[in-house]
Amino acid sequence: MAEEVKSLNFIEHIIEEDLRGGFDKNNLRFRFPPEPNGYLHIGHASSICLNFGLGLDYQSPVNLRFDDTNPEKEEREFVDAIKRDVEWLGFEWDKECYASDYFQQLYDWAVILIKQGKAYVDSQDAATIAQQKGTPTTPGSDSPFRNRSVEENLELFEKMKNGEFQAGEHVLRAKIDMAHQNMLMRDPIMYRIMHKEHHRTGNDWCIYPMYDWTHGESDYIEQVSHSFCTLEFAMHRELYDWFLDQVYDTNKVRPKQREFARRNLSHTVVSKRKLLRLVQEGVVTGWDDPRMPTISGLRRRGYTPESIRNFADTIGIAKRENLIDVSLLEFCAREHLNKIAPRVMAVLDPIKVVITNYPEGQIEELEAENNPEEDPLTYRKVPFSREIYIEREDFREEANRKFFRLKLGGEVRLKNAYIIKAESVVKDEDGHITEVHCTYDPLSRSGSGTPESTRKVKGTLHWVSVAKAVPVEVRLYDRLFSVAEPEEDKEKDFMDFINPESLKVTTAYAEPSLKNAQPEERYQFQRLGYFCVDRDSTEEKIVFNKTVGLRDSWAKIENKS
RNA sequence: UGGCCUAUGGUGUAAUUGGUAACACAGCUGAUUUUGGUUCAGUCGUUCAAGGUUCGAGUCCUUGUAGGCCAACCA
Repeated sequence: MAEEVKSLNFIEHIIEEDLRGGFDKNNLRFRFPPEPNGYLHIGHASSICLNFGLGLDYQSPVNLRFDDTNPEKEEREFVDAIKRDVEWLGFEWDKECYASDYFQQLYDWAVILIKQGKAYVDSQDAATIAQQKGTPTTPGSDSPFRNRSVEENLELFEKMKNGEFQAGEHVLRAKIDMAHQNMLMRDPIMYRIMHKEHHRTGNDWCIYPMYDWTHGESDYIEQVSHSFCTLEFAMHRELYDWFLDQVYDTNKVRPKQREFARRNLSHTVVSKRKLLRLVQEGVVTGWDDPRMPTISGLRRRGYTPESIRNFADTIGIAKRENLIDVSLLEFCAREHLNKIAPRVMAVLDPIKVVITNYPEGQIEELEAENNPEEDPLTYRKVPFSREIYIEREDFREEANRKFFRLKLGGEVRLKNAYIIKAESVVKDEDGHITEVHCTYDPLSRSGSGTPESTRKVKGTLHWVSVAKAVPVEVRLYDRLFSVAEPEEDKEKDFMDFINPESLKVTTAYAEPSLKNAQPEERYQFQRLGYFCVDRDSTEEKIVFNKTVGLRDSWAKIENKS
């Protein structure tokens, strides 16, 4: 049988081409380079899966490198959260690296550049430097300090390092070309003075290197062969290569930067800055709020690492702009959860059913399948009694033929239990139904083997025993934004599109087997959806987060009419 | 009034590098089902435009068009 040709994305094509061109496979090395200034989100998951996936495919090491060159925004908390998230996704990094580990090497190289006349200290303020940059269509102009002597530059740069200046007094710039058509090449800043404590180097430094100067050199130091980043860095590639040229030793691996389009997800935002606003303005409870598209939020919501990795593989990687529908993410969640989540019964919006011909006070332990997808099936006991709760929307006094659920005079199967028939309703003075009175067929018990037990009735309902039910808190989540592209409208702020109903909290009644459910355990509430135990759960009260609903073809039928 | 990048079903991604445009999601129809779930079967619909090269173009060439990115002492 012919081997199936695996289709490759453009990144893999580049690597294959390099390999064909003679690049040694043993020299392949990748990296995932987050800045520790926020939590990882679903967009990063794509990058993580790309880089670590490449590592797995080519049996190559992948470094986790923190791009920590800006002590103003970066924090230890984020480093820990990022490591936790990458691990949770199931990836193993080769080395844990920090750009800050290279500060001394970077400094030494900068001194060499100064000596070669390729870098100089500029003593103008930020506004002036910005003005001299020119515009995309007009060239910039030289700084009056551009031609300082090597000696003066060396002396000033050392004083900058020694903390003899205030922030903003001087910067170190690469001397390239102020008329370059690529604005990034117009004497980019390499170092700025910042009297800020760094989460790793403390107060050792008061000059910090800029991204462009740091990133490529870090790749080079680590001997990363392929450095993948998002499209907005495409213009930076020229600078990346220029800086590399200054230090490159031809016996070593020369890192190659290539760019891919970041993934956008509908009905949310995927930008650390915007996610930070949601956190800071209290729209959500934190970076790991289950409505957040962060990895920790998705985790708390009940997503599995497998489903996220499968999602990343499914959407692939390319260079064009994109907007991926959340329904695909939800599909990936259901696909995996369907296989692994134990089925249980819980009623979210209860209405009481009294089975009038069932003995008062009697409790029967009925057998229930844990998961029909399991290979050797396993079972648990569920208590049945005269009074049960069913879902309010599962009963109607009258309904048409399409309504398979309980209606007056109609029959329905109680999952794992008996067939019941609705006989009458009890209403309060406002006309609201408070109880449904039914009769049951004692011979129809599920699994009892009687002809009645296998009788076909159109509808099957989930239920819980009133006496044995466990009240639990259920947090029902909906999309955080009510429009597909909250960032698209240029007139309005994305915050204007927040869905006010993204969270509804309710008390539900669950079968008693859930009494000892532990945080992060995932269940399928039958006929409702997938739910995950939240870490807010206590001894007295279990809290469930709704991960995602089941596919609901009944809702579609109803919406049509 | 510049440079760089990108255009393939509603969405996302492929196409053995010039040889039958495919896969997944979404939608729709039906079958099965003690979850209106799952599963299964079927169905809808696509190469930005116009030229050109070629026996043959999503792929190569030309000219357009549309969208994104680029002027932080952020990354």
